Amino acid sequence: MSDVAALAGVSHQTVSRVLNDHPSVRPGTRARVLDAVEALGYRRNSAARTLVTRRSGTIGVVTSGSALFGPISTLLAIERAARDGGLFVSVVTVRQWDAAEVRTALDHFMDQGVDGAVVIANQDDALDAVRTWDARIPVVVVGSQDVPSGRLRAVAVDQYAGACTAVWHLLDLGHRSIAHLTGPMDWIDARERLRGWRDELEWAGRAVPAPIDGDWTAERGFRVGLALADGELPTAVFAANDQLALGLLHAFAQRGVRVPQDVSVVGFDAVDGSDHFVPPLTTVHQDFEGLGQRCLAVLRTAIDGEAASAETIVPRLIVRASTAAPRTPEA
Amino acid sequence: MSDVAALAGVSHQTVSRVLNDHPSVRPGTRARVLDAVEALGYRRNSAARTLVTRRSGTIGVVTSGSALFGPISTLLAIERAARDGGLFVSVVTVRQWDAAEVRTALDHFMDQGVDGAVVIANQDDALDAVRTWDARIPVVVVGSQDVPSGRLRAVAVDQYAGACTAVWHLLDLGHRSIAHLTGPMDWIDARERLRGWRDELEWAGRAVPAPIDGDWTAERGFRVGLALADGELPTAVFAANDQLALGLLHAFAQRGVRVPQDVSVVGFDAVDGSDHFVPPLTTVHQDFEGLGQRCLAVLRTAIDGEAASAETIVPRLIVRASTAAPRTPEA
DNA sequence: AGCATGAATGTGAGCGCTAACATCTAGAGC
DNA sequence: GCTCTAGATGTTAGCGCTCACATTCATGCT
Repeated sequence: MSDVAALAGVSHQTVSRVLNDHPSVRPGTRARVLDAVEALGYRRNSAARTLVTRRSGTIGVVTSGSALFGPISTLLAIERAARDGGLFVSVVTVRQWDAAEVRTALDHFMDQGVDGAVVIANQDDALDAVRTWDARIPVVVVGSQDVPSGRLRAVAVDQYAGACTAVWHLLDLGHRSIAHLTGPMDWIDARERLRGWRDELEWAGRAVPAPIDGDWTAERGFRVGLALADGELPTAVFAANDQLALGLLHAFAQRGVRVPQDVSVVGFDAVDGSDHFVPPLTTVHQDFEGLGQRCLAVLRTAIDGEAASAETIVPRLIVRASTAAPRTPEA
Repeated sequence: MSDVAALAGVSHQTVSRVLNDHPSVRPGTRARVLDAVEALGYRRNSAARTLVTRRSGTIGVVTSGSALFGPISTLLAIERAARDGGLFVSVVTVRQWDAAEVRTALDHFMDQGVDGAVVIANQDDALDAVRTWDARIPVVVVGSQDVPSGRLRAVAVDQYAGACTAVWHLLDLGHRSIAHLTGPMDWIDARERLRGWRDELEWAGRAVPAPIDGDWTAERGFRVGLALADGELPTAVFAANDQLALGLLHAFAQRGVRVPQDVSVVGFDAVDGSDHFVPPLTTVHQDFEGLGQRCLAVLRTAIDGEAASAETIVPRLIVRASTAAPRTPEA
């Protein structure tokens, strides 16, 4: 930096001012400094900046190490939103959401001087871990609908609304017996989707069957599909994600159960390729791009100490060939 | 740090030594310092460390912003490998692989003082962009099989070998007319898979039909599948990835073409759920975990100035129900 | 002319840490 | 008892930057 200052014939402080867009620098001086920067190929050392400003222009993101659709899409969207806002992203993945691992990750981010952190925490354990960390930097939790407290903020897609839309679609087609294949119950998303399914059925005055426990895997969907086909088949199944739905479709195909003629299937996520499942899957699309942007907006306001808006993102139903009216509409 | 030193009754330098595992510190002193650290909840400021050591314990990863299976899996694997090795990861995604964007990303990493960088560059543009950046830090390119040059290293999965295995499997079953639905030709992976298919057919003394241009999408696979079903159907199709294969399966199902009885289909990637496509897809599995580890090992040796081993990872064929011997084995 | 005013620039200190060197201490060897 | 040595510790400087303050300079006012 002093080299630049010398070449431009100014003090190091003026160079600093130019680089930080300080107002009171004469245009001529600014130009001279910029030329010197260019000529010398000078690049500011961000470690030194961070040391003195206590700001790194970086945010930390903690997410699960699994390649699940939701977390991954969220991560990518956050990175994009951050970069659009001139921030950079550090990532730590955790194997399990135990408090120690999360705390280690967040502590690391603090050491690094990140301006804020995001935790993509769709699971209870993750949330607990974050809550028990006494946050000295702003932290946004993606996936929960908590109210802001301390330095914690929450941003989420409204899974409940998504599930309601999906179930309503089936009710609207005339279905009455709508089964639900859930995600793992320690996932908030899974519970919200379950709740949406249940409430929607209750509002419609329908009996609510016992939900079928699932994880997020196609394998589980397949097993359940076989069992359903061999036993009492509902007229529609709402699966908690597309993988489960894919497994159902496979099982039904194998047993000669036709979709949607014999049974309708709805998924959740609108993963790539779900439009070419056999048959193309009716599913619920979440706007991850919007989620990422919202996330960053909230983080920004938290960093600047302002109040945060706790808006949620509402997902959208995509109707495709896997759903239709039941063949013999029940009275 | 001076607080810790005061509490432990030593100098700040001794504290530094303890924290850096310097050998010549008496066990008693070390314990006292550690206690003080614990009592005060002291955490070392990494910006200050980076400033003086010129090492941040961080690596940068540049990847595409798309949620494609390969790049994502690679990213996650690298993060895991890095963390296991005590390194942290900064991520920048690029929208397009233009030289300017890549250079910006790498420059940023340099400013940040990363110890090295990884570019997940399966596309020509990406490679060009990296090559034209005069690397002053070690950079590992994932996806190319370049020889090391300067500070550049390369690590890759052997796409060619994977394709050969897949095609060999079909030849072995008795197939003769094996079509290939390619990926985008500006992807190295796509070209390598194409090359493997072609060479394998040639070695077997079979005629090599014109490859069918594709991208990575199920939609494209679907279109091609319809065209094939309506025209001249080969006895087997090798699709450059699972999404394309999924589209093919959909098209064939729609046209009443049975898989594998009428046509065999092979994919590439072994994405989650490919075991529950209808029918379950024969595909090629890449060991991303291993790729990530190799990647970090190479980066490490590059950082320490040692020579790098340019080993590649060999993918593995997974045979499932989508392939079988052709019904009327051609002479 | 003389002085307040504010914009443009320079000066010094210090962020928290580590590297290099200086110093001290205890035991070995004669 | 004395030096020698090596291990354990302390001292000083400086990484590259920004902040707070000091200084300079042109401008407009009485």
